[in-house]
Amino acid sequence: MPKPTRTRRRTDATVDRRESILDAALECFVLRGFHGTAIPEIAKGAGIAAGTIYHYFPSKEAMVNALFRKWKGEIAQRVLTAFPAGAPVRDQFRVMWRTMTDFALSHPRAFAFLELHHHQDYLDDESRVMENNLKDFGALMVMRAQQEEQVKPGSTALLMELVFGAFIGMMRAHWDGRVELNADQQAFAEQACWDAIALHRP
Amino acid sequence: MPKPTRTRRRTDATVDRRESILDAALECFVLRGFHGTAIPEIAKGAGIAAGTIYHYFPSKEAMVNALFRKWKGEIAQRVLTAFPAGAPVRDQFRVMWRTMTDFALSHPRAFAFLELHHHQDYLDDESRVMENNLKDFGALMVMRAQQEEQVKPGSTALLMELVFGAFIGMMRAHWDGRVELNADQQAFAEQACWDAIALHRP
Amino acid sequence: MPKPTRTRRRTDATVDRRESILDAALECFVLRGFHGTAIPEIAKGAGIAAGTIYHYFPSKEAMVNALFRKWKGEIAQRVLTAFPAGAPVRDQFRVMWRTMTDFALSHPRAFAFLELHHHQDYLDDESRVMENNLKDFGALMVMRAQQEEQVKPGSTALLMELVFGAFIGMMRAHWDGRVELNADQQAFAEQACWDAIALHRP
Amino acid sequence: MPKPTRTRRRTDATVDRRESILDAALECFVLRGFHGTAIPEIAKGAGIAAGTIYHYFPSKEAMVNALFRKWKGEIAQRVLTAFPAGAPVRDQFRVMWRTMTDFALSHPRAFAFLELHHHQDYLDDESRVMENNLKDFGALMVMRAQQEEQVKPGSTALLMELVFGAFIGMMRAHWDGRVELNADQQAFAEQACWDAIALHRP
DNA sequence: AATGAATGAGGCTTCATTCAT
DNA sequence: GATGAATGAAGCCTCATTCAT
Repeated sequence: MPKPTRTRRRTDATVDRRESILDAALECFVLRGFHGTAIPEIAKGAGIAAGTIYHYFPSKEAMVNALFRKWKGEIAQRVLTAFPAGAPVRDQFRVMWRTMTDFALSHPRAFAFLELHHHQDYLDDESRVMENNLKDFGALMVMRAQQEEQVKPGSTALLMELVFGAFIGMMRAHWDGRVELNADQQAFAEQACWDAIALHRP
Repeated sequence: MPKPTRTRRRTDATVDRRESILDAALECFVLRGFHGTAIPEIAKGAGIAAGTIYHYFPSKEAMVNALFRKWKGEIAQRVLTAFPAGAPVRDQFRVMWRTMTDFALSHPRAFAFLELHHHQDYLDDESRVMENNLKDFGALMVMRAQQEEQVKPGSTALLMELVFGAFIGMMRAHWDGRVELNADQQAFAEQACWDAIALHRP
Repeated sequence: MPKPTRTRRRTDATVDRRESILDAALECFVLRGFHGTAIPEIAKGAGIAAGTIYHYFPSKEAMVNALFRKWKGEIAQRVLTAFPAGAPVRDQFRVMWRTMTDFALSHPRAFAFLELHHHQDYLDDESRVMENNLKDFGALMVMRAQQEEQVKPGSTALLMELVFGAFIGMMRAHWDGRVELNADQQAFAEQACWDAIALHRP
Repeated sequence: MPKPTRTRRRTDATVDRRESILDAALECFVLRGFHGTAIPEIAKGAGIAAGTIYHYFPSKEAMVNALFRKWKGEIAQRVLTAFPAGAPVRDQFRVMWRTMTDFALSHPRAFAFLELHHHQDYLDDESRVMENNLKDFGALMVMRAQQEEQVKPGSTALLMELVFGAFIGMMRAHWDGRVELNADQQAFAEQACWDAIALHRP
């Protein structure tokens, strides 16, 4: 039984088309960046006329922001949903790492778009807010781990950024074909990053 | 014996102007990216006419490649020069980390341009080769450290990319104002990254 | 015997909708001109979908011509209906002036559209013919007045155009807020225009 | 001996080209209006590439405003220069009328552009100010004539607008081929308009 | 060598019109 | 009839590049 989709103006066909535009845009933006991508390229990728894009987005900037928010929201939601609230910190870290890895491997272009490109130029305020949601969550986890004395005392933000950076570096190397990422490698990397922040006591 | 500089003599004035163009370009590219920057903007930044740029670079693409190589070469040379060949691995790591930090802090725009932007689109083959010089060097160091059993056994490339990624993440957070980077913080981050790859024995 | 209205019957609803389209178009054309007005704007003003307009008019040009003819016909009909055929010329002039003033004041947008805009671009032949109906009638009146030696001998057309132009100038100044138009002012202007053409004898 | 033209950046060639653009634009705007004219049409008329226009005007709107001010200023200057300050009012009126007629006949397109089109849409504030300069001057003349009891008492603005409107009506009829304008006709029309506002005493 | 006006292709966006629903 | 999504030509404007001075 199909659920009575949405308000009205967004029929299934409308949503599908909108998504296909976002997909095509993602493909282009990852390859050539926002400024390097022409609207007709995206339209061709989505199999529609250039003008049609403007039925779904008022401008190229609005489109890139919608794309950014779509995927930034998606990844944040996955991490938050998967997070094992009551589990030991070490497990929380592992789950979070795995969730992000799973996402990045199953949506490589989305991840590349989100994390490998500089967006300062065209993101609006709402998007900028989302930018930091995930990091804020990660910082919270690190901070609690510090309180439990399982993670080094010191700048929470710095530790979190190191781990996040390492994760992105790993993924970038993967896309570029410089490192494989089988299950062992993933676990190995995860452990290394934990070691980076873990409090090592005698 | 230094070879007699290229096909044609380059006067000091010529070199200076060329550099001022590259500086202006750097400024623009960091802010708006390659595709988002117009040649006249760069010319204005350099205090010259737009047409003059074409006396120094045959095209916008050639210019961005020259810029990329200039700074990628600069950072590589610094790291190589500073590298303490005979010192213990732990010291080598520290020196390398510090050298890169010093560079990134004293040339923030150059570092941002090199590491925070996606260049796939316009880099030529020669630039692409340079892209990996530093990482190759880092990988070599890690490999030797593995042989000395001071760094975890496993994928050398992966370990190196994690450290590099963490470094970039730290720097990005610094530019964005999310973390401070005083001497203590720098040392703290360096130690954390060493812990990530170090072989912890009982 | 009136012919049985065109090829197809027009229901009241059809006529109403057609009128509401013309009203909305009038509003837009006065503000931004024909070329400056988009069909969807008119549709929105009429509270219908853009495509619907094409059930009533085959094209934007056809619509603007219909609009022009509607109002040009309306004003002509009023003047002709009100015209006191047997009255003295001075009275005829006064009635005609008043009729036009009444129309212009009660349908300001229609008058502005008709007389304050340049239509050369898009009017078809049929509309162009109507353009001059009123002036021809005015010219006829002036000519008879000349025959009665109450109006200066000389170019009938020129006298008529002067009066018409003065009338339009007065109205334009009124729309623009530069002159008030109470009953006294209207009478004052009418007298001035009569003086312009009247034959003043010693 | 050529005078040392202008500041610098406006060389003779530059000025000429700018003028040729304005001339071409005038031609187009008179025929099809501002919104009905495409930049490439103007460029073709001026014999240059479309992009070149943007070296002389930052936008189409800026261009139409420059055009408006150029001609509005020209006509105002002519009228003011020709005005016989100490002469009898009747002569002042005649001179002003003739000056405007001469201008309108020798620059028909400029006059048509200025007075036969609706500009509300795209004129900026500075242009709007110029719009009324000439009328203000005319109103002043009328007011003094009223003080001398040679022109009817009553709304100065209204009288002036009637005359101005009559003048425009005459010119429009001339362009449209409905009235000739030889010297006799011009004098005839001028006298008629004077009669419109003159105070007729027994 | 330096300039900056000129070019014209190409970018983003609008819009009259069509057509499947 | 009514709708409004879709189209694609065309509009305004930008910009890498050239070239006469």
